[in-house]
Amino acid sequence: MHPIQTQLLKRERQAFIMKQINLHNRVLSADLGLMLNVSEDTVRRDLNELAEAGELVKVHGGALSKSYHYDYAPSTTYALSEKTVIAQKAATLIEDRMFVILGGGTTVRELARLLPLDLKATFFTVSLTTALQLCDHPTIDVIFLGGTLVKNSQISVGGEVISRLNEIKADLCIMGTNAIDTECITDTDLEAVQVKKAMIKASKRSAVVTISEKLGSTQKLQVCEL
Amino acid sequence: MHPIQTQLLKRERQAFIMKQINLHNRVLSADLGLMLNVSEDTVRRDLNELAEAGELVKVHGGALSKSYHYDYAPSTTYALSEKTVIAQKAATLIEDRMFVILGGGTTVRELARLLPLDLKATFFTVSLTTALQLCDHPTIDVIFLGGTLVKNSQISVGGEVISRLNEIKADLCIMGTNAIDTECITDTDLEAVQVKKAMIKASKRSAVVTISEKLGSTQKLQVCEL
DNA sequence: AATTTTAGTGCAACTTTTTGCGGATTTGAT
DNA sequence: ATCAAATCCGCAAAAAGTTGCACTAAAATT
Repeated sequence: MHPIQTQLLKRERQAFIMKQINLHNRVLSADLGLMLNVSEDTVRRDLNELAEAGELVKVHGGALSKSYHYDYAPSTTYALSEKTVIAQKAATLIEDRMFVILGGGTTVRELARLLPLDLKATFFTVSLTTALQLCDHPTIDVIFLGGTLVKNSQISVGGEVISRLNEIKADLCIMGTNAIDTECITDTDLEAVQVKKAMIKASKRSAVVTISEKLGSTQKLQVCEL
Repeated sequence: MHPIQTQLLKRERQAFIMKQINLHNRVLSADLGLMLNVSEDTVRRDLNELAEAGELVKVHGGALSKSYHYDYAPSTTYALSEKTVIAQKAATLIEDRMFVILGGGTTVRELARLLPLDLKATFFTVSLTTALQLCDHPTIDVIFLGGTLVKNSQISVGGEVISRLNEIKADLCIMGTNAIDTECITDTDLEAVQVKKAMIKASKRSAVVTISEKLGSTQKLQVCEL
């Protein structure tokens, strides 16, 4: 990587940084200092300004492209505030060094968003959107259980997932649901049901998070143990 | 650059400044002072007037051309049009009933977006974002190769992915890259490199999609030779 | 023609911005 | 827990900018 010889104006420098970001999705402060022929402090100040302006994401050691993160419109989620309350409640079930299996759905994604930033745990999931949300967390480990993807729910199903789940022994399993009853949990997709069964079987404890509308009754929030 | 001896009128001076701006996209107040044989104060006053008139953009130390693209706020992906062209080109490689392995990155995501709606093929991928994009397609089958997720790039890596890839025999593999060279493809993340190698090995043919700006740039790790 | 007006310029003192450096502090990986 | 790298925090120096003012010369007015 060749250094730039001429002394650049601040704006030019920042434009150069943005170009590198867009090109490579990530930059290192040290590299930029060399390329631009300025001190790392100056680079860091530039990165901070650009981060403040929302042009990139600053991380330890450099910066990342912002557009590289897939944006899954979180603003229009239905009944978000209620789901937030439920998710916070459910989040208290998770403790450090736990192995946790997460399902799909907006409530679980909200849960993933609200995890304590210092939590150290390992998460398994079959949901693409949940996995993406978990990727934003700094300290947890995320493992995706691959398989055939169901398009509208964006979760992986099939024998492969099931057999992977059979090899796992997790402390906790948290999933959403489309419908719940006093007797049992129901769902529409047979494949998805089988995955859920395997998820429950693979965990010591399981919890279902759902908003009151989905209940036959009218409890404000329910985290019902099975 | 020779200083101009005769004393110029304000209009002429500003015209000269604009000529320099259009020629070099940038000027320094100090340089202009020398070239025009006036004080920097005068130059600054000229620049302020021109900036006020919207002819250029004044910055600390000088001025930049208005057309200079420091307005990095691409709500859309960087160099999207070029990526679209490339993605369309690459899409022609895919035929019905093929088994295709896709990598991550914005160019590949664009490719996934542009797949013909009547295409019937099976796609494997390790990228969460690519997978999500593929889920929008009505007729294709999507299989996610699960594993440990790398948070920054949102792809799965690790032994599990590799061994899954070893069981696959695909017709085609399409991936993006952070840097490419006349000799080889390079990357920054060792785990990601190993996955890429396995992807190539699992396919009869492989293609790398990248925008021209990345040609000639080099990163630290080598993925493969060309 | 003489005088007033006005715009333009340079100078000097003062302010702001930018930058690099030393050291304390935090972070991340082992 | 430990250690090196990365970051943060002042600080001071250099560079750039700002403001007020005096001076000039052309333009406008009397």
